[in-house]
Amino acid sequence: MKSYKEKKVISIGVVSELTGLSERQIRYYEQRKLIQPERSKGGTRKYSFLDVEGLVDIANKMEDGMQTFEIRKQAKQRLAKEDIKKKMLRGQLNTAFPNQR
Amino acid sequence: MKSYKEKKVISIGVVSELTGLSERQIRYYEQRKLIQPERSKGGTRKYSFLDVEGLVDIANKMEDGMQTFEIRKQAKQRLAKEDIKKKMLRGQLNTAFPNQR
DNA sequence: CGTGTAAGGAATTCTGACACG
DNA sequence: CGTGTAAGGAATTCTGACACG
Repeated sequence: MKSYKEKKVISIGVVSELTGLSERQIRYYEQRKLIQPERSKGGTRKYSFLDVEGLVDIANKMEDGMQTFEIRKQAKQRLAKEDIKKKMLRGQLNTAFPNQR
Repeated sequence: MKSYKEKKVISIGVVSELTGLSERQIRYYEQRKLIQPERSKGGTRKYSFLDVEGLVDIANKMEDGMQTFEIRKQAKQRLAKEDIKKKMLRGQLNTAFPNQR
């Protein structure tokens, strides 16, 4: 049921204040697939606190001279690894407790 | 350092969606001192998730036929009691562990 | 590549008031 | 008392583009 941290309720102006990034930068990072806010009926972007945290991370990496495509690649790898871990864990559980479910 | 739950970052339109209340109602409850959002430089209201929860509570009480001034009174009493509890606890601690600090 | 900016328009919010009850 | 609504204006956000580098 999605905690508050993941609820997309913050408008770009507030996100800009919270992160210190310009709205231009925030929209650009979205275009580069680094974040994906939701949209209101009218089309205004809505972010979560998790998105805000992600943007701060992104900002730090950009400062370190990393490019957007590298940041995106890194994020994907991280997700892939987590996915593998979950699957391995599931496999081990199935081996230890077969016939479950 | 204020958790996300207490950060005032949500605009009234989103609060309206989250609570099911009309913007009119939300502004009215503010006028009656039941909630106190912050304001952006431009003057737009900003609410926290805690405010949203409070509004849901208020909505329930209104449904039960309670009036705004009663809800406000009730809220004040609750705060006063909590304050007393804290002070009593502090007093007991000071008695048990004098000369501390 | 990443970001600033001016441009025009659309969505969002604000206040004070009238209405009903 | 609590809430809906139309009114006019201001703040906020959106997109596509030009600029620089």
